[in-house]
Amino acid sequence: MEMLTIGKLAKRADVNIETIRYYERRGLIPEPHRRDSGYREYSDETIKRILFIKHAKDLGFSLKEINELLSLKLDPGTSCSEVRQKAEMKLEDIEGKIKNLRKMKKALMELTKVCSGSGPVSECPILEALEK
Amino acid sequence: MEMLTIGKLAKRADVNIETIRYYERRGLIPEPHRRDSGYREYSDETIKRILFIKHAKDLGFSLKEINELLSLKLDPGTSCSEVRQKAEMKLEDIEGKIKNLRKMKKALMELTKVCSGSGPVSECPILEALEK
DNA sequence: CTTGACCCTGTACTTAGGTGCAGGGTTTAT
DNA sequence: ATAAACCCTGCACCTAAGTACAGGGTCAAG
Repeated sequence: MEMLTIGKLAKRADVNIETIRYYERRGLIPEPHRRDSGYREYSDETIKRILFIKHAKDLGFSLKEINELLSLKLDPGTSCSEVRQKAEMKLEDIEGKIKNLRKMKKALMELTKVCSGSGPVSECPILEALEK
Repeated sequence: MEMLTIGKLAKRADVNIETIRYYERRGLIPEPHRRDSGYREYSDETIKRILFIKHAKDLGFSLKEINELLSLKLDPGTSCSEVRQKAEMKLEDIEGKIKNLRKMKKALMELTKVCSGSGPVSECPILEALEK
């Protein structure tokens, strides 16, 4: 198995080099083996790890949560239901955000509805509504 | 019209004192009159201004955007349609966020669906899916 | 007239997720 | 052999929207 320098890894996983070092500091990526020169050396495993992080991020997980997910993943004592529970919690989280955004949307739509779009700002019903 | 100290204003508008000074630094609140001692003195107008900011924040506007909204509000040359346009832009912004969250939700639901919830993590389909 | 509550400025810190750079050392290609 | 490209550490910086002091001055009540 050929080893990757951090630059190669960054290209393969499509992330910034600094981001890899940042993930290492955050404990999301294990400390890699080092050459005598101090250069980091990675195996292909690390690409998967970074993809895991990216995908989890896309699903709305924070790096902190991803860390927890990785701990579950690496602990053989973990049951799959624990992972499932995390996913369900995130689902609720996302639903809460959607609900909140829908409330904003509704309020904004009501405001734009009462605004004719003509007339001076001094009589703008949107601005008036925001003040009281 | 009685004048308010910053502490009174903070209570009336239900914000932190530091937040008021922060808004002043950001230009969201005009620099108030000062007593000889240097103490800030506010009129009731400022309560309305802070409420405006809070309400706009609740609708999803950033402080930067609120600043723009306030500029429109204070410029007599502004037409109401410009305000309306800002509201519509924010509406699109919010809709985009909702759409994105719904995508996450869908992906998460699909993942939890394939997970029986039993079995070891080593065979967890959720974790597996995140890796590839 | 003193004590506690209030206010001032200026600065640093917070969360999240990075990015950028200075000042070095190492590898690789020519 | 040398230049370009790469890597190292450690630190500072970024956005957003504040919060938290420290070290001082002021105000109001008893």
